[in-house]
Amino acid sequence: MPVHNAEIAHIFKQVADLLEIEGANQFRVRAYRDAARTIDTLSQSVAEMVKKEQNLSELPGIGEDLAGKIEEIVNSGHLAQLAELKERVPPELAELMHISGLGPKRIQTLHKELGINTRADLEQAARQGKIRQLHGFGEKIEQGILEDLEEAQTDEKRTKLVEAEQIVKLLLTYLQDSGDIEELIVAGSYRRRKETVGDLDVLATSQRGEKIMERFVQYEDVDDVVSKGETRSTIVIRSGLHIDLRVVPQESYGAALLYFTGSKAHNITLRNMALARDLKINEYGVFKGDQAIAGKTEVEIYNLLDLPYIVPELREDRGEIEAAQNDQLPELITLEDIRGDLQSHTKASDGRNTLEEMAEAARKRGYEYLAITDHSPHVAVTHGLNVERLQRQIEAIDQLNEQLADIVLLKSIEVDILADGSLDLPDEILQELDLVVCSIHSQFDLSEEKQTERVIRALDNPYCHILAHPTGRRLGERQPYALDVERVLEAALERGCFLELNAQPERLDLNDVFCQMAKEKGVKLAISTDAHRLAELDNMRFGVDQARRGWLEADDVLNARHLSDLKKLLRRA
DNA sequence: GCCGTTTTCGGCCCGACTGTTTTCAGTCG
Repeated sequence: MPVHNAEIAHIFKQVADLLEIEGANQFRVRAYRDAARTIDTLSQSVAEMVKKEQNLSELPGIGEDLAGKIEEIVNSGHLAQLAELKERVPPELAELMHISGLGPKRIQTLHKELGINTRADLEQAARQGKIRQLHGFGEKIEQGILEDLEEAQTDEKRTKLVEAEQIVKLLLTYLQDSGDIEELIVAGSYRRRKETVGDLDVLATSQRGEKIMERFVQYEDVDDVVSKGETRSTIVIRSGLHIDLRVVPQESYGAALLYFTGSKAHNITLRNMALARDLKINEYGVFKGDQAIAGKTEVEIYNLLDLPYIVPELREDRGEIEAAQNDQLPELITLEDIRGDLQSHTKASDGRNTLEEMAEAARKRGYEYLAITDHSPHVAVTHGLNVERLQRQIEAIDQLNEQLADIVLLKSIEVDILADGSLDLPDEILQELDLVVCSIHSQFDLSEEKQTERVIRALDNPYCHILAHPTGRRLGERQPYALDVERVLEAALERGCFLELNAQPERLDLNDVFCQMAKEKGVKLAISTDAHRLAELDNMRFGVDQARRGWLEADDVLNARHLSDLKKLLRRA
């Protein structure tokens, strides 16, 4: 069983946490964190690299030592160093790092002075008023610890992009109404179009920062004001989302936008490039000595570093800076490139609308084609189509297509992959269709080996074209099932099949890293909305955002093709 | 622990805010 990148990264993260609490050199700690991040976001399997005896130390942030440790993990499944660390530092202490106000130094003090190892220990000490007596602590920190513990923030809660958009819309209107704002934009992971956001970073330019801040903290949705200053304030709104507002002067807009858009790793790389040129970048501009030489726009800052502009979606330090240096940035797909939608449902199964309504809605969006992919019978709650009903739908679509102008409905199905990997409908009916989309809706808990075999067996079916929502995840609700996506991609490539990037904002499945992996392996993806009602056809934009984060170009996307080209690709050899 | 357009040793992004102090350490992003 191969060791996954995520497992290796997790081990390094634990090492970093425990080393930090132990008081190790902070740069050594950072090295483990950087390595974890590199591995986490790598679009190829590290275990595979070890197997092929590739040189791991060529990966950024990984030197001889960490390369050796990676090999140890790949070969043995664990890291001796971590076990030793856990002997010295109670591993539960690492969990305390998530409590606001507590970092490695204070946790170390709590451990040494009060023998605190767990959240329970911490709560008891705080209730007894022991923490406020420690040097460097006080009443406020003790109070904050208790409040944090009560909120039971075990896992940081992230907000789906689609939900963040609604919050942003209201807040920006409110702030804009103050009338003293020039530029106003949400930066951070929101601007990078990440599938979920941890917080919101709002950036404004204004001559009257204090007044804006005053209005900000008085927003009606405020639950708590965490901090308030002249240039930066933080609030928590009732949903629990943290929102930062930063106000900078107009001449610093580009520098601040770059800085607050991140990612942190992207920025650090840029700053280091600047240092090598004797320049300093901060959120106020680019400086040569004390002299500001740029900062009004992001473009001029990139250009100063001899780079072309890099779009926010790519700013993850996953190779975009190197690509920019070599003039090899991808020409990312846009919503305008999309010519059709390859998964949608009608009243025939669990959708809300008729064939005619769906066709008209797709035509209005300028599409050439729309695949009607109602469910197969296995998912009983969806009222899935059996052979007979599917046959009738095929006839209905044929008739409708004769009347329709400017849009073609594709005769399709979203057929269930059964537990043994066979499909829920016989080949005789599948071969009548233009497109067969297959997917898993049951038995999520199989072992990785079995789940992977199951999926590959489904792809073996000569009528299968697209594997829909390949990992089954639902953001914030359901983890992806165990699946070796790399093997599935390789199997799809061999068989002339494709994978879906499901554009539903709570799925966005495949994720960005797997999209990039698919591209590198040469597997094309379908970006599909899986619409169950007319308005959901508009979710396409979330899929495109995610695709852009995965470096996809129009050529990598099935439904960026004209119908005639699409049909050629759907002919399996 | 990593890394090299001043370096194979000596650096490692940088500023704002808070709380605890009384000039600053720790945390955060």
